[in-house]
Amino acid sequence: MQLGAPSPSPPAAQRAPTFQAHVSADARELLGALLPRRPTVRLVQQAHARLTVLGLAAARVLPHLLAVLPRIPHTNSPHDGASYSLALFQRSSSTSTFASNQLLRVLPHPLPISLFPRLPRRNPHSFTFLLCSISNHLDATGPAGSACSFLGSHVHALAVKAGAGDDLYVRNALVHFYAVCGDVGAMRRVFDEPPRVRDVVSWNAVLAGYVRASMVTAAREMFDEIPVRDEVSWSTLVGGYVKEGELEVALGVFREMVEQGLRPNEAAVVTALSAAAQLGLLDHGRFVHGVVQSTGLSVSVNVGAALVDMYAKCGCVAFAREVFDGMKRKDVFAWNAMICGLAAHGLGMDAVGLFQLFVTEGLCPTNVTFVGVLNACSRSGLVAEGRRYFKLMVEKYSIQPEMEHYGCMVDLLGRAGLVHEAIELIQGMHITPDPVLWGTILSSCKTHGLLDLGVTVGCKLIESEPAHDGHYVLLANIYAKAKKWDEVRKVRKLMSSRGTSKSAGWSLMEAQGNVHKFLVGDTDHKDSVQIYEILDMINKRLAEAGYVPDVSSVLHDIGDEEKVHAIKVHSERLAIAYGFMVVEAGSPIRIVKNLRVCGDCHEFSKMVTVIFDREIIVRDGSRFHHMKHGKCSCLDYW
DNA sequence: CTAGGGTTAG
Repeated sequence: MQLGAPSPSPPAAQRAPTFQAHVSADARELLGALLPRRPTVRLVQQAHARLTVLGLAAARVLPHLLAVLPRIPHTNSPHDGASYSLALFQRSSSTSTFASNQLLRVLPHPLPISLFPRLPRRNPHSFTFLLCSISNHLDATGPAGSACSFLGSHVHALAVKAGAGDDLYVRNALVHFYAVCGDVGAMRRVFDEPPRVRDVVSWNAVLAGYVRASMVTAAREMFDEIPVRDEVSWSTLVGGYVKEGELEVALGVFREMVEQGLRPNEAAVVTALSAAAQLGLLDHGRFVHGVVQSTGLSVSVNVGAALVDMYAKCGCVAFAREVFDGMKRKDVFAWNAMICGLAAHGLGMDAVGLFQLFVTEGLCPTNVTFVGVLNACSRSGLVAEGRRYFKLMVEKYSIQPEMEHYGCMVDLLGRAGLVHEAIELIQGMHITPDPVLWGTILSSCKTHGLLDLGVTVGCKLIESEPAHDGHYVLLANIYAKAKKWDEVRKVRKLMSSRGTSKSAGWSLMEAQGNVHKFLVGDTDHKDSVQIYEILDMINKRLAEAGYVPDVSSVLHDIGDEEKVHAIKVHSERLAIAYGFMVVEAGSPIRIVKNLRVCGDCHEFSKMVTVIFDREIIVRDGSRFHHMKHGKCSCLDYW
């Protein structure tokens, strides 16, 4: 279509409905050609003026103008799409159902609700848009928008009264609405009510409702009943399993989807990548990446960010960087994933540098960005920078610090020996401090040998969380550092008398397409005998090189000999021994742990990297340890 | 001429 040249007017005799449809189509096409994908109000105004010059009737142009407006970024200013469309609508005094429906679609909550009663004409579309507006708001505000759930059921009643209750789209919007409310009963009633007007969207909406309600088993049952499933059905199920932490199952469903010849959509890929990232299993992540490449799915912003996150969390920070640098467009998710990834790998300077680049690109950081930056500072001992960024976050970006931000700062200050400043920070918090923060203080008391303070904090912590074994261990270590052996014994006794719970530690390894899980002293593995033989061999070689086990982190009331034994079969060492069996020399042994590395295992692993010239990469509960030539990327800070 | 379901970071 050539712009600027009005289409020739047909003779008057032909001005039947066909002509009106023709003009209408022209208005839409012209607008499409005149406007970019993300127009501004100003551009829409200019386009409007041109259409008027071309002689198109306002009543014909208006609906299409309104339809364009959702694409304008929402800014809350009087120049954003919603305000402009309302002004347009009021000025035109239009009564067309189409135009007012577009308005219901465009306007932000709660304007559609207040507009609705004044609409002279409604059709099923009107109810659909209104319900959609309510659901969106409810979804965005959570339980705080509970007034909306009342409104929604009111709209439900109105729709039924208006005879729109059997309309497929209205039904689906209602199913979605009740799903967002968390009212699975009402959701099912709408879904099951005769006449059963259903399509795959209805099924998917119910599926998503069960997922929201954390009823993934019910979701699975529904999934199995769907007559014809589409990509959304699959991706919703994958997402459901990820949400419930059933990550292996989620990846299994994704795999099944691919095996059935379906082309996974973006949502399926992103959630599957998230599952692989959370598991930390590189082979699984690579599989999903491979599916992206082989199906020709474009690496969009979302997929790119998810890939960056996956590679970083699976220990391949260099790959993550490669994907990141190759992304044409990067959103804040991508930047956050990269900054946090660098921080987790102990590359604090790179993370801070990347943050600076992020700011110079004119992007706005989020609370998560600052978690990454502060973490980076704390891991690299950048005290002045950490303080500066904490201040910047509050003062320039008006982001209220959350527990994680305080956690980073307390860690940063405590590690630098500024324990009293860290305590002042905790005492000045506007939210109730998590005991973890005091645990961090306790840990820095140990590092800096602060006996009195350590005892005060340690006793309080033990009092408030008597079942937490870490507190006893730290307190006993603090006494031990001051050579107060009587007190050490008392703490040990207290601990064993209470039988404190300790979550079982495990270590994972990927090999030949399988995942191998080890527990402490585990003999369940099919190659168990060989694993222990190798471990013996490793221990012998380490002992020859002068390695002496440090049992100070084992605090059970048992003899030293037993302690050495307990340490020798920590899950991590079993995994390393197995790594000797299955990982070819020259490739790193990759291990994923649920807990943090114990001090002695850390030393042990580092020595292994020297004596056997192997690389070991451990992802523990909070960071990565890249060990090579006897050095660790964590700089022994952990 | 309009509409409904799924999506990622600490």
